[in-house]
Amino acid sequence: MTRPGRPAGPTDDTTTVVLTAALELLLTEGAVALTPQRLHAVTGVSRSTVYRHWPTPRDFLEALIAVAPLPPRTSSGDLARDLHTEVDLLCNRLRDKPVGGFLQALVAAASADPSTADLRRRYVGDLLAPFHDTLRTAGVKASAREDAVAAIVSPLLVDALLLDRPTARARAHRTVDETVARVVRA
Amino acid sequence: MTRPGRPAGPTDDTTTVVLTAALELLLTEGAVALTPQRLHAVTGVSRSTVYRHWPTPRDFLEALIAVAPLPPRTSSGDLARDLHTEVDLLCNRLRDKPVGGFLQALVAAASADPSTADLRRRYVGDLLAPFHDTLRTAGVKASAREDAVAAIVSPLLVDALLLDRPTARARAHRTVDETVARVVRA
Amino acid sequence: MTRPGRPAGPTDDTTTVVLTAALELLLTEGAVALTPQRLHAVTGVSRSTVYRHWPTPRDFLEALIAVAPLPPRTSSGDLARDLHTEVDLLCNRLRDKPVGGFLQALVAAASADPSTADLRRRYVGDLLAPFHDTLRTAGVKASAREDAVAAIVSPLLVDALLLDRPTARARAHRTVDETVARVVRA
Amino acid sequence: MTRPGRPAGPTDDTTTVVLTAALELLLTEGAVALTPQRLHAVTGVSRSTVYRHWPTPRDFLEALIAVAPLPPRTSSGDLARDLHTEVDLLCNRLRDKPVGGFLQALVAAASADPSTADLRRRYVGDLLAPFHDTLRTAGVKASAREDAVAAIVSPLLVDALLLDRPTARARAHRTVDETVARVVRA
DNA sequence: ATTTAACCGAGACGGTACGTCCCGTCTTTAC
DNA sequence: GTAAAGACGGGACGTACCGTCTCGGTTAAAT
Repeated sequence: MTRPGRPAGPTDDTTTVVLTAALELLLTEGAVALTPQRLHAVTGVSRSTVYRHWPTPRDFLEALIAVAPLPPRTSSGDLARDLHTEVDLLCNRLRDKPVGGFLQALVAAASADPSTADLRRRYVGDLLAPFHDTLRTAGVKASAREDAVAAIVSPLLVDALLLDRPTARARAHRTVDETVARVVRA
Repeated sequence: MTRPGRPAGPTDDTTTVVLTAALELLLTEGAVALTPQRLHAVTGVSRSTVYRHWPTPRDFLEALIAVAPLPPRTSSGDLARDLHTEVDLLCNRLRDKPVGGFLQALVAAASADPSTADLRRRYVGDLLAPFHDTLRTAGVKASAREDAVAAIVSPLLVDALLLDRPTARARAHRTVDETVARVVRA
Repeated sequence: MTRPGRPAGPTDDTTTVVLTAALELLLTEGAVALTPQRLHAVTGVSRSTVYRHWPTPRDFLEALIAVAPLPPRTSSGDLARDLHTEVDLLCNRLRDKPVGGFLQALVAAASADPSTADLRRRYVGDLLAPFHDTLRTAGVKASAREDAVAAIVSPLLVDALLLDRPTARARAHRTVDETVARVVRA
Repeated sequence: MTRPGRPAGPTDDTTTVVLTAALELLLTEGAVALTPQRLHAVTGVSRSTVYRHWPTPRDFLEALIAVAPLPPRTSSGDLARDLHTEVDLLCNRLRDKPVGGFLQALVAAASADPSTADLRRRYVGDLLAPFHDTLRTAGVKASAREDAVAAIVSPLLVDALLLDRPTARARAHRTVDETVARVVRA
């Protein structure tokens, strides 16, 4: 038996309109712009409503991370092939901004509010996960796996996040080859 | 013949007091705390004075970068030894916060004000420079150098900046060995 | 069908508290004290709120003029008697500060912001109006009326505004008598 | 025997330049604009220098009043004629701004800083003086004199100061005639 | 059809920080 | 000793958001 009255929670309209605009804002103007004020100005949804459903900045970041589409793992049997595929996937996502912008925003947000640092760590973890999975499936053991993932992915992240230059896709592929060779030797 | 009147620029007292506090603030509370208001509260130097000499946030970042002591290059003849030395140096600086905090702050600042992105790039460039120099001295050519530096340094930066974990010093040393081996083969 | 949302305009509380204090300030400390800052200090109403509802100094003067109670016209049939009554009324109001202080404040305000000069003129006009009315009712024609009003009232205003001395009530009554006599002769 | 060294006091240049600009400022922008800052901006004379010689706002008003040229008394023997002359003189000075603007400024200044009220009173007293003198010379006794001066001059001041309208010169002359007639009757 | 609980918009309100402007005092330098 | 240039502390200004709240009107389920 349920209580009478209107069910709780925001209207679907409101949710989509606001979160869409939020993502847009986050990527174009950075984490600082992600305020109820700005969202009201952009969407027309009233300030009160925004506060009602996403009381803290953290709530926005969580909602956005939840929304962000992580494409399903694609696994063939070949280690080298799978790693190359993952590299291309990551490079594309870094190039097309969503991921790069998100990272910048998360670093900035955590810098302003340390309590969101876990979101940043989790997000980065999710980016690394496919590589870890692939290597684990291939039977590479933990410590070597850590090294390999770091060697492949870190340069890409540094390029996108700190140096504002196109991700060095070719270099990453080379690193994959070296990694696979070393793993096979072992 | 010079103009009459008091020479321009802040008193030495003011400069040191403010910049010291600024660095302290930056490292303990992050980039957002680096405001005239906070500096006034912490140092007792009046808000007007702060605004007079460092009108924009960028002015602070520039002053701090200028102040930050970059240790002199130490070069023996041995490539492997030199690289290991540089790795230890960088790891120490990342562990002791100054560099890690600075990086976070610069990313956050650029997120709020894109015109400071060049400061960030320059700062990261300065971090990479010793490695580049060492490899160049050893006769490694440009493209291979880029790869090597990225492989060695990027994981360290990612650990410090994105994952909040102690820099993987051991792994970096391993990478150095592999790099040197590969370079020698070539 | 009305717009949704809370009705605009200050709460009744706010209005009365602020305007009361504003009048008090104006009369005790002069026009310069009539600032949002001071009103906040005196009333406890926050600075933001004051600025929200009375953004410019002019807004305060207007609100105060609107509030100021202009006593209802009292008209018997006798010209001399009515003029004497009006003189006493004006002298009382000048002596009890409200009007005198207001005049000083309006002159000072117009000196800082010429766009408030119309408020000053209107206010002075309102002070003269009862005399004009009385004389018009008695059938005195325009030009003579101007002269009479000026002769009776001006010295009172000058005493209050420029010479800081108690209004010369007796002299004003004498002037009324002379004026009436001259009018009757005509 | 004089002390060695440069004589004290401002250079003549400085004095004239600053005071000229001060009068200009006072009349065009009102008493509020009469600050060392503005004078520096307008004259090029340095802020320090201005503070040295006129430490308080009051010093400026005093210096300006001292400078203001009060034309010498012109006295024939005829009461009526002399009064008419004085009326014309005053009306001209009110019309040509210096006096009117000065009065406005003095009222505003006294409103901000009551300690300058005596300057205002003195200045107004100086305006009335010629009329008092003329009447005293003609043997009119004190109380009647007060009435007469008030009746003649007050309307002019009110027009200029409160109503921003051209001084009613004709009416003033009429008042002079009536006054003279009444005095003669007595 | 009525409840009834929730949504949503508009805005008041106290509060904090911002960046600017000016004040008055002072210190340093040149003449 | 005058003058210029400018540092410095201090205070008010007007603006912009923030987060909380209080009003009104609307909507959608459960009775």
